[in-house]
Amino acid sequence: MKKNFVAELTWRRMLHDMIPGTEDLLQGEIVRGYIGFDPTADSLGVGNLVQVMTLLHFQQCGHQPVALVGGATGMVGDPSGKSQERNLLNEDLLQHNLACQRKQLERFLDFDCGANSALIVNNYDWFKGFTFLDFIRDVGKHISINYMLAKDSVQKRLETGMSFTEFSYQLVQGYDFYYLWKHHGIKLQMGGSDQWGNIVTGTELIRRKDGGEAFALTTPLIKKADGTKFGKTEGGNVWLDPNRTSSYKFYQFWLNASDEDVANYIRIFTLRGQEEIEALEAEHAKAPHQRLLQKELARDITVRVHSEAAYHAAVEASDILFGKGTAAALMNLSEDDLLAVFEGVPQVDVSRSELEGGINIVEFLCDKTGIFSSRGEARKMVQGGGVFLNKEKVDDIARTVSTGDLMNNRYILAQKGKKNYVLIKSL
RNA sequence: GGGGAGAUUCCAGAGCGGCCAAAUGGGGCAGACUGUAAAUCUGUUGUCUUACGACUUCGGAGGUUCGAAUCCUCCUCUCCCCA
Repeated sequence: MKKNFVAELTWRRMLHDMIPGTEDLLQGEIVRGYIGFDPTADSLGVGNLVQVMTLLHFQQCGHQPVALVGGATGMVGDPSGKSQERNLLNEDLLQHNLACQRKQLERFLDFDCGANSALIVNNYDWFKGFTFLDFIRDVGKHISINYMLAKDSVQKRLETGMSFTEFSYQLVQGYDFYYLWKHHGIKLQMGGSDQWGNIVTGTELIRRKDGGEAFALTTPLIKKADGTKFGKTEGGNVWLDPNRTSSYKFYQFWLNASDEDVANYIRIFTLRGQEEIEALEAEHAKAPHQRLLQKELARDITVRVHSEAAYHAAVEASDILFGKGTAAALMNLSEDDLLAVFEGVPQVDVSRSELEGGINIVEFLCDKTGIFSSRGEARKMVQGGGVFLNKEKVDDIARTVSTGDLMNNRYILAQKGKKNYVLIKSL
């Protein structure tokens, strides 16, 4: 046996709870363990990354990770942590999402390393032929309503209401565990702490139905120090897919982690060792404004999830956008560099002829480029000093934008606040 | 099937005939301060207008009224309790 998985998770602050005996099991043999992924989107988000990392550590500790993609459970909808009934996905979309997620998982886990090669399973495979009647006879019979009702995920929804479909979810997921235990020798299910209830329904089913024993281990839900949800930005979810979240934004997401959060993140999302991380923290503490931890974290993850090249491009763009380099530095960029730097920045086209005539700044920001959704908002923002053009503050709402503002005779960099950029291209 | 409560601007939640584009809190956005952090403070948060102001909003459709988010009728939806 290589590293002690439980110990590894513990120092990484990734262990929330586990069924007694889990550690002994893991120390005694190569264990097959699984984590389920919900196919609600065609890409995993950074929130899912915690579970991906858990599987990765699991594998590195010599165990065999299994990723379950929820083709069946995705059709039902997990009520855990949700205050409202979920929308059902149609089947085509589900299939598409599953295929995309599978591809992403393949990037992280090793599917060809002998005894503990990773596996991917889809619960639709064993649910598609399972009739409702068989299900309630073979599965429902073993779990009491009282037991199901006691779950937090159900309790929280009793006031606002939930459908029978969602209520059944825990049984469906519980059966997954049973099936995998029975047919694939899987003894452990892992997941976020919000999954605890669903997971133990599984171990319970295994016990009651076959008198078997299975184990569970959960990771804490990541919360930011300010209490807000992890993995979201103003623009919505942060995805792993570069087409959904550009490398620049992805890099920025991690770079912007607060001091309080970054210590957790670097433990959870990188593979670096304990000593190395502690050394980095000591460095960071000496000069917090250098944000060494954030930079290391952002680099590590961006390189792993995207690529080395994407990382360099993101850093370069960040330096230009946030560095001391002002208007002058921007003007000196060649067209190629400019485009490379702004690859991850939203771009908008504006016709050259309109620029030649000169456009009022408010009209430009709102009607022409859509940076603001209303003129009033654009006007207020300009008056409030929150708008920059080519890194120079604009505070006159009577200002006109014209070809004279173009860099390289083609581009204008508009900026709303400190962090929101839009590159405008004249055509 | 019976009884009750309710649907308000991004959310929560006031308002119960004119003073309501609608209190308050949260969230969002921006400014100051900073380290592209946190905390704090300030501004802003329906649309159009430089502004005065105008216009469209309070589940939906009608109606009463000089005037309705507020009153009446019908409808839709949600929750709770009983069978």
